[in-house]
Amino acid sequence: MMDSLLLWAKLDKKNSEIYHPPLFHLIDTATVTKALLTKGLSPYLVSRLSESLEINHESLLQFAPFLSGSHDLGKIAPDFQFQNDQGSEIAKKLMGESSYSLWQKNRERNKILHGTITAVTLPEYLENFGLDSIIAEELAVITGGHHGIFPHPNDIKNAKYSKSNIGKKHWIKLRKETVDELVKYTKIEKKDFPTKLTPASKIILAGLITLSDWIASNQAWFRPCSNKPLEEYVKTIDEKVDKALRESGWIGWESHDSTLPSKKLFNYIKEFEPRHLQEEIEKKMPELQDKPFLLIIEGPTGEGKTEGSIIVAEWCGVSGGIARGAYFALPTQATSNELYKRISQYLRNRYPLQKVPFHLVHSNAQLSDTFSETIICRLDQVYDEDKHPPGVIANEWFTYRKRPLLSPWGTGTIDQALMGILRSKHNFVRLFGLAGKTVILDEIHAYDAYTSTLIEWLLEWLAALGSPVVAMSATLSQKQRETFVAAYSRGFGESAPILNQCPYPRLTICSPKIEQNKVISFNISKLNASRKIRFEWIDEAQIPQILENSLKQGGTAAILRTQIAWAQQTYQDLIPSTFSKDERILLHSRFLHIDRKQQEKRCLAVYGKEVDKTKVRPRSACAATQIIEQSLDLDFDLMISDLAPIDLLLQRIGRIWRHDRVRPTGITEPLLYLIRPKFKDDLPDFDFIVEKFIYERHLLLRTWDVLNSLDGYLEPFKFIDSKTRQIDYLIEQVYDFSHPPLASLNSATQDDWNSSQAKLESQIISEQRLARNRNLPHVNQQPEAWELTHRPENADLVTRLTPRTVTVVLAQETARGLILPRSRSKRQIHPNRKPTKEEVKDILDHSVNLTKRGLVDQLEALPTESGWIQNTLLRNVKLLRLQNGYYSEIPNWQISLNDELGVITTQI
DNA sequence: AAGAAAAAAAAA
Ligand SMILES: [Fe+3]
Ligand SMILES: [Fe+3]
Repeated sequence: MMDSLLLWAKLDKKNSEIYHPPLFHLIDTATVTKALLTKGLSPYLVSRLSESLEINHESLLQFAPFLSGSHDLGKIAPDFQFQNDQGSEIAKKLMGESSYSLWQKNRERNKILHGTITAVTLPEYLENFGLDSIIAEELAVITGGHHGIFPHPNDIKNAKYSKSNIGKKHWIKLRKETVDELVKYTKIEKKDFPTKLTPASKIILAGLITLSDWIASNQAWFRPCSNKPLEEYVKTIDEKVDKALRESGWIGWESHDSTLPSKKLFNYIKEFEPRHLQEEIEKKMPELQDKPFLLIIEGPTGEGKTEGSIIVAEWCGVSGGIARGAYFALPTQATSNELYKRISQYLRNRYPLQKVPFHLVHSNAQLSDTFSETIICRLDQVYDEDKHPPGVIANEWFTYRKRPLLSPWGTGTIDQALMGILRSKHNFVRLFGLAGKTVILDEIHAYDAYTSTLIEWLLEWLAALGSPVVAMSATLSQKQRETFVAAYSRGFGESAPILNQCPYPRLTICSPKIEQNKVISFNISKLNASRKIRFEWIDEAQIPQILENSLKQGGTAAILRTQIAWAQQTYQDLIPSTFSKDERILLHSRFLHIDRKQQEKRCLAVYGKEVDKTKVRPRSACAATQIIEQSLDLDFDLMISDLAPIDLLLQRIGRIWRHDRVRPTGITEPLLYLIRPKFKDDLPDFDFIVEKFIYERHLLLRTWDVLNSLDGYLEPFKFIDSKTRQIDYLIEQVYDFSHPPLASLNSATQDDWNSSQAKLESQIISEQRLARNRNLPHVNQQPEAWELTHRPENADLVTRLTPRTVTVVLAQETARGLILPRSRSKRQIHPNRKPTKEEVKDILDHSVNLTKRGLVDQLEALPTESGWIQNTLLRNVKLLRLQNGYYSEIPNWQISLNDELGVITTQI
């Protein structure tokens, strides 16, 4: 038997005598890679990979498994073999006690990671095949990075000097023996190696290698196997690999050969009629479907954008097409959960006889009931797999943190994708997961400069990786549109196309097929197109009176306030004789999670589209923060709002007279009362807090300016000249800073305008710079692998810039113990015990995010409950024990729970 | 001194 089989790569968890030799693990991994290439991954992705490596398909089937197999070559080194007692005992039997003590004596104290040792030792063998040393070293770094971070040139240089850590003579012989066997097993030859590497191919190779390693490291599929000759071991390897890929969900689901007309595709939707948008997409797809492209859809809600994006995924995703599956990336967890249900419905209907791997991808996915029900194929009950009926499934294998993006179908937060563009650990696995998949990004207008920069880079890399992208938005400024198109073009190596002017709502197409690049308009529903809202400026003090007068005969109103405290005040100011408790609702984010869900439910019951449309609704007023302009489909007869940047106002007015229904007689047209800003001297004073923490002064000034130029009506879809709708005019006037103010300014107001603009511009630049320090380089900079994960020591790899917040759970101390106040079971909680999943849900239902700076600092310093430390969902949550409804453990602060107003934090 | 909404954080 070969000597190297007496070393270990994996130890058995139960039996210290049994271990898995390095060569076997390398062969497992190589075989998994080969199976993924032939059966698991999309053929288009595989063919793009061989094209970009400039080798043919057969060569790729030798080369990739070989490179993948060699990933743990660095385990054949004293630093790895002697790292713990159990391992040392095994290795000493072969290497001898003296080898161990020599290592102890001479080694550098800093342990060299085995991935780095791979990067140091592999190139020599690659060069023996005649490879250029630069390529050989880069390939070794790619495979040596399988633990998430590519070895840095400095690490490699240092490691080369630490000969005792890496091992000399005998160790070198063992490594050579192992590589030789791997060469024999994979049958690789000189001609199979690539002579060039593109940036995208580095990511795909690295992702593929790590994925193969993860699968091959699972001891349920690859039992540690010592004392077996190689010939014996490889006999059953193909079977094992096949079982692993089947049970992990990598093989099994097959896409259709062709797509269907949308009427058939969506026949599960009652009375589905294709919208014009969808027809336009269907018309375009035959010409677009064979090359990755970017499609930007700008249009109001309710025009079928989601189904439109499914049509794109369908066309790109037919078997043999450019994509396999799709990822729907949304701004929030709540919208992801909602969409998960909708896409499930589509997939079930489309693949009634198959199990379709489909995952919900965000940090709290496990808490969603709809999702949990679909999780099957737990590794401990694998034999039940065949009994599971067809439908949408989520294999447990995919549920671990970095894996779900690999699943063919997924919905989740955009952040999950953005972590791939940050130089974070295993970012290449995330990008590999998105490669060759249709990626749908929703509400791309809704992010600040920092996150938008990350999105821009994501588009660039998705183009390089060959993923078609649908980007959806209510409104984009011309500049944003051009930025995104330019980014995607860069990714496939072209300069940005010049886009024709075209009025909203529109489709923008960006494809390497130049003749396809254009912007086209589409038609929208009458209800949307004829939207005409009168607006009037009022003072804050008029609110109660206006509501009193307008809702005499019933009807509904929303009052949107910028701050929570203002919303609470407005709510309390509602005249009790007019608005009984049932007739007023308060909604903001500082409620316990469960209470907020309850409030949202109430809103849907009172203002939702299921409410009888033939009658005037009973009187009801809803005081809310901007939370309400998000996903809830609500309709109000009347709206009052604080001033907010124009895009948010446009979003809000979408909630006025949204549905087709009977209106109160006193309200004859859709109406928006805007609360006039206060003035100090000649200058608007939008409030200190608002300007410091919430909205940019310059955007408010521009919004105020442009609204004053209107004749009292917001008509987003009205043409103000032959090519421009009002909505484009409004957005450009506010977001294109080259437009001068419309009103004539005096020197004070002009100064204010200029200085607020300068401040905003410099903030945008600094956010962009921050993002650039943390994300991948440009594709055309041809980064080396280490540059993809190397970042400044203290770089905070976040997907959104946001002030720190802390999540707290409020529980009540009672004679019967600690009780969660809203829990139906009213059972005691024991924070020193590990909670069950149901308990975790119950606990998080009682959580709320607090933001006040002084409070956050002190709450964060509180210890975590002992039973929660190991729970990823509760680890960062603080438990506050209320005494008689109050928590006053933090000096000068009091936290309490008010049934009507929410969680109250007061500084004493 | 003042605070909207939104996300995330475990693999071999
Ligand atoms: Fe490893
Ligand atoms: Fe490994």
